[in-house]
Amino acid sequence: MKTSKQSILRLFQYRDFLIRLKNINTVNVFSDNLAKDIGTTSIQVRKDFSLFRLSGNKKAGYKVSNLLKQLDELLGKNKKQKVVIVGAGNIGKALMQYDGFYKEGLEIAALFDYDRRKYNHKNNPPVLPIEDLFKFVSSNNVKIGIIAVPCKAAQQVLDLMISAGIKGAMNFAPIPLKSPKNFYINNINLRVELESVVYYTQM
Amino acid sequence: MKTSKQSILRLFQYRDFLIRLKNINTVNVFSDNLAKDIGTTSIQVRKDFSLFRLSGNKKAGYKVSNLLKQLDELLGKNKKQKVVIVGAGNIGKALMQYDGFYKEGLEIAALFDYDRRKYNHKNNPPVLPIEDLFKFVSSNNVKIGIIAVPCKAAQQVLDLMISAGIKGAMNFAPIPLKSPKNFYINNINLRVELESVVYYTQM
DNA sequence: ATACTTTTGTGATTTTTTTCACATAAAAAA
DNA sequence: TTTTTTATGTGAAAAAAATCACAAAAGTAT
Ligand SMILES: NC(=O)c1ccc[n+]([C@@H]2O[C@H](COP(=O)([O-])OP(=O)(O)OC[C@H]3O[C@@H](n4cnc5c(N)ncnc54)[C@H](O)[C@@H]3O)[C@@H](O)[C@H]2O)c1
Ligand SMILES: NC(=O)c1ccc[n+]([C@@H]2O[C@H](COP(=O)([O-])OP(=O)(O)OC[C@H]3O[C@@H](n4cnc5c(N)ncnc54)[C@H](O)[C@@H]3O)[C@@H](O)[C@H]2O)c1
Repeated sequence: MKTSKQSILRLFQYRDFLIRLKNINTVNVFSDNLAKDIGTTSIQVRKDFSLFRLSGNKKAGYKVSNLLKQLDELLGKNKKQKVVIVGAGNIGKALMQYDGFYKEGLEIAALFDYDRRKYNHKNNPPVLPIEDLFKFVSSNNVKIGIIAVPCKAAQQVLDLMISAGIKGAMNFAPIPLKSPKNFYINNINLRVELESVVYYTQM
Repeated sequence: MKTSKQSILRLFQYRDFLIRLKNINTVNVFSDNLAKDIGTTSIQVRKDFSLFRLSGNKKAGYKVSNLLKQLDELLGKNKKQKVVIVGAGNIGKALMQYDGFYKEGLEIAALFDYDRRKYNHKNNPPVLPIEDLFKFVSSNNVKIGIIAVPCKAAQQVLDLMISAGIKGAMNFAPIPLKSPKNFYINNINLRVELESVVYYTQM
């Protein structure tokens, strides 16, 4: 494929590093620096760039700000994105309080829960009743959702998101969810990630 | 490769489904059921099993309890694992309160922080001073760690873990960490995961 | 008992991803 | 200026992963 899934993930990582470089006023960077940072090879870096027609200068590497601009364009980082979280529990609240999203144009617009004890209309972002999700999502044109509810509620929450017009979701519930083909879902299974650490540690 | 990385991750997912099946007293399962559940094909399932010499019965599929037993063995799920978390902040506390780990033999033995306001010796698991990590890890024979501290502290925390005898870690800090080759590190970058949802949603 | 159907198991094939090999350009040195 | 050194860029090759194609077994129907 021209645009491989793996490459895209790496492009986001290169971008991260470039932002750090920019913050310390670094002007130039080599494929080798990028490779070291994300833990791959310079060949892989250049191949990724080649795939997306990102080019630098022979012998002189890449201009940080220029490359960053091109990556922003490519990865759609020029427009801000509103995100809603359903489930104001442990994970939902942790994500809500994380400032790293906002910095990257990801605005947690609101959380939703069905437990009235979690409601907090004055908080920023507010924690609202799940009944308000449909209206909120459609009137605020939200396209991205995060599912942070227990397994048994996950499918119904996803269905609600889809009906409200959300187009993609990150799901923390460790259960497979059904969604239409034009909906993108990214399942995060932290337990399996930890279990795999145990596995590879024992090898 | 005989034991592919992708296959291993899927084996953990198959195992999850099998546990759910066992809980509802299902005796038999077909490769197709397993495939549907984790979102792959039956061919992939059988190929994964073939790779690890897991076999079933023609026409009759697999015995849930038998397959589960073999997977437990293969994935090293027969012995419990102690895990320590460094950083008792948003992520650290969310993981601490998650009961899904303990159920799968992953015991959060303790959390560590450098902020004395976080300490809680009486909690289960306790939140202890970072200075106690070395002793705790070596005397409790802990092999797995979770890094849930800010970026700027992540490398020093990892170094401390390694010196204390930890062999593998799950890292939430979105920064590359240096570790020896015999140390396994699984980097979880939730922002990139969310950004990729945005990317694919816009395609 | 025989034919039919369904499902596993795996070698062969295809696709995807990574790595190699080297041409090419530009800066630095001679 | 000419040579040398050091990067990039990309087709070709290799490796890894997924899919195909079909044989073989075992259950069900006739
Ligand atoms: N906490 C962790 O570290 C962790 C780790 C791995 C996976 N997960 C998964 O992430 C998900 C959330 O975990 P958590 O620890 O935050 O759970 P939690 O119990 O702390 O929070 C869940 C929240 O969802 C709300 N909720 C339940 N049903 C709802 C519904 N139908 N509509 C709206 N809100 C509803 C609850 O009121 C609660 O506030 C779970 O599926 C869990 O398996 C969590
Ligand atoms: N919260 C999220 O949703 C989220 C999302 C993506 C990534 N992350 C990453 O996960 C990590 C933790 O995030 P968080 O939101 O839990 O942060 P946090 O600030 O809530 O918690 C960090 C904790 O680490 C402790 N700490 C700091 N330096 C330490 C040190 N040297 N030794 C021991 N303890 C130390 C602090 O006292 C604090 O309790 C960060 O690297 C963050 O970038 C978090």
